[in-house]
Amino acid sequence: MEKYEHKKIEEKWSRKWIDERVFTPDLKNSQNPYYALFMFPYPSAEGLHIGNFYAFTCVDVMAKYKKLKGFDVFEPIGWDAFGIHSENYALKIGEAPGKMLERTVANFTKQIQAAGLSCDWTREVNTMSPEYYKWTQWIFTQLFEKGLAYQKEAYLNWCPSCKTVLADEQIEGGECERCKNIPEKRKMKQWFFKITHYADRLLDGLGKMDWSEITKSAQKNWIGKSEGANIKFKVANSDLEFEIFTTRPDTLFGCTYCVLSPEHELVSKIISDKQKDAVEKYIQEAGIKSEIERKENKEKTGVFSGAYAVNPANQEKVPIWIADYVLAGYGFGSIMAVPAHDERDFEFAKKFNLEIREVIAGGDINKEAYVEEGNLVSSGKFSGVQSIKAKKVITEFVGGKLVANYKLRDWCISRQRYWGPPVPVVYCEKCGTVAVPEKDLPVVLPEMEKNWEPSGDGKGPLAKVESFMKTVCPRCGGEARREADVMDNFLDSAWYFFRYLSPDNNKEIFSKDLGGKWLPVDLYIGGNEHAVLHLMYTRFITMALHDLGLIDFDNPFKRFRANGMILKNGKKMSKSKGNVINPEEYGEKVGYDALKSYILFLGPLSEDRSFSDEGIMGTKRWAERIFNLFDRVDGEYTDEKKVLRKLHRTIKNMENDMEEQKYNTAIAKLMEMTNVFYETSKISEETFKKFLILVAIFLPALAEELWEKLGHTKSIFKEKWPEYDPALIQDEEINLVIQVNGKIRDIIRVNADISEEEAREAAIKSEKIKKYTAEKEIKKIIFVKSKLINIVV
RNA sequence: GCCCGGGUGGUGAAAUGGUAGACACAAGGGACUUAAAAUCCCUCGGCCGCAAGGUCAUGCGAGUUCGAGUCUCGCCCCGGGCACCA
Repeated sequence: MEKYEHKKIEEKWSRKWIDERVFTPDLKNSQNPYYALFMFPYPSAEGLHIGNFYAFTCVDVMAKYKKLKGFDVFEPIGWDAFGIHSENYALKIGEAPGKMLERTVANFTKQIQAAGLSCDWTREVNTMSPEYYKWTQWIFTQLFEKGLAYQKEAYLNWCPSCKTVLADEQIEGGECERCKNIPEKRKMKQWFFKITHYADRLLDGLGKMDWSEITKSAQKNWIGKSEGANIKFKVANSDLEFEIFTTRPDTLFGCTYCVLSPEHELVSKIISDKQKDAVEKYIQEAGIKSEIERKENKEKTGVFSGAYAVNPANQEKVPIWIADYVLAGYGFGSIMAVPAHDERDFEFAKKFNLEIREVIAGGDINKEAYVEEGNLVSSGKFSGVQSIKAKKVITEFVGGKLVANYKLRDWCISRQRYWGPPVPVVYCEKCGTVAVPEKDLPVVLPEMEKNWEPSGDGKGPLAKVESFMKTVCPRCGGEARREADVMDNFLDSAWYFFRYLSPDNNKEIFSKDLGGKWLPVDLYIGGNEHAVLHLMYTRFITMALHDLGLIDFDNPFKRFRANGMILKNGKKMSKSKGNVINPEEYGEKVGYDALKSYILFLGPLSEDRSFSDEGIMGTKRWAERIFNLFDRVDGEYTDEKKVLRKLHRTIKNMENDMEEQKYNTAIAKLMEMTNVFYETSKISEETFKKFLILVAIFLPALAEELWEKLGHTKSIFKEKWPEYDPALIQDEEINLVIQVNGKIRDIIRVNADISEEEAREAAIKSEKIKKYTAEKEIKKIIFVKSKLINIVV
């Protein structure tokens, strides 16, 4: 008997598939396109991570299944090579990022090619190549022309370690997403993308999307829509006014004070001379407090401004306070405070001894705020009205406006770093800020051997390259300066799947005819840590491209699934614990076929899974068992009926499981089939061939090898998925469950097509059943065809 | 606090409202072997029982149903998202 040499087999076939372009579709002439996409990796120096490897595999098995099912499958590969992650590592090892990435991309290529995925290696993209980032910059210029890219001054997250501003989405749990340091708030003028313009579409779209619930829920929470009203308050004894947002306009009569955030522009204009010192001191202290301090110490602080506002509902004068529990960035940075019906206002009012006035009946407002809705009291002519109705009529009464507010902020895209696409604008004294026209793109990132590290002075390293900075205005031809910042790495990755279709097209961002055929992407799988980063940015960019008239859809991925995490023996992997799973190591030890099958077999796609070195031997043994079956294959043999039945059932069940991406049970069914083969001494060649096609999804190299040993010269992936014969699936005899009052009392073998009459007769005849029915009245009999019969007594 | 997931043997897990625990790991036993590894075969939720069988069992408590892991309601616990967001 020949030995199963996984390494030899896998090396042979992974090479052959690439060389013979088995998985390179003809994009133009495809009849039946299926676009299978995994999140392209950032080629880290550490090499391929098992988490990436797992997500790739989840996409890859579907790609292989669809290919066998007759689809033209496109499973592209590329490199997310620009960005802080690569740059930080280059800094650490003191090497220029471009040089370093040449090496790491080569290493990733080697690793992924060894894994036997069905990638098309002829259409690689790399975000750091000028041919690619020309179009990243082009997107910027298009958004700029549409008013969706703009500059503004704002308080931003400044990472003191990465020495750049970051988007809100890149702050995770108060830490920099990359380096885990705590960012500071800095007031800076930066470039933004107006993602808030799409807030409603991003939210409403979720309802129709076939994406993992967990991802949709994260996006929904992040967008954070709340419905309420904008209401204007006048400042007493002046012609100043300010606007507030509230979700509870029905409680307007209970407003006993107002609060402005320390950053509010009105603060300096309204403070009284008497309060001036106190207010200025407070603002200074609030400014020093870090985000973390604010979070940890939620004790309310504030100071009276000395000014009063006029409640537009009853014309009462209420004091205006300055307090940092009101955030500058949400709504107008100013609120009406209703301590009787808001927990935060209640706490503040208690501390500073402000009036608490009940305007919704219910609860004991001496103890705590009553935040439910209800019937209005002490609200003038609106007393007695229900909250829900009062919201509308009170808003109208004071000339306010019913509106929705969002937590989502605009996406800050400039980075004071080196390793990214330069923001393609020039500043001209005469013409102002001008986007670089398409014919002048890309704005090439100059090679910097030295001084490319971030300086921390708020300007990108490119500011030091005079030959880059000095340019001419594309509009008037006069002297002009370039922008020194580069763009966020998440912009590079927000559109890469468009580029895969035509990576060499230098006339268009992507070839429209191919886009019409292949987009949107059919299946996308990746980690949910990107729910409000990559995945939301991508939706936004897709919507923007839609509005530019480039595409006719605005959801980039028809189906998205968030894959679970891989744990080692139930624990999170980390380098410090030394329990990192290296795919290459297991490829060597048990083979990639066994490794891939194992991580899929561990459980449902979306759930976390615990990897163990003992467990993986299960799929290794399975592969070996299949390999060893080869000696039982006989061209002359006719299979037993039970083997044929199992085969056809397996085909059918596999189809169901694969469509629903239940990879774990699909593999289990192939294992069952394997076990049935071991109950027979011979297998017909016909049956074994069909079996190999099923197996090829999960154990591709093994299947190819045995396919070749059967005498085939073409790849098994050129074959068609076998069809099952419904007639062969039917059992002749079945187990009929007999219940009495819903409890199983007997199981008998009967003809599969037994009628209700016959079943009833057989059930009553059963000795075991007689025990339970004797001397009892049969009230009812329930019969479920070819399953059970239940006697109710 | 609000919004998503989830809770089933020693372990990872299966189960269109119809035989709970498929498949696999671990464990135990057997065959082969001088021996071991590998391989092949068998057993494997708890309790009572020699067995046949009985009985309990899918986080807890109710309910709907002839029948509930699955549906409904209320609670508990775990994971994730948001959170001084007005």
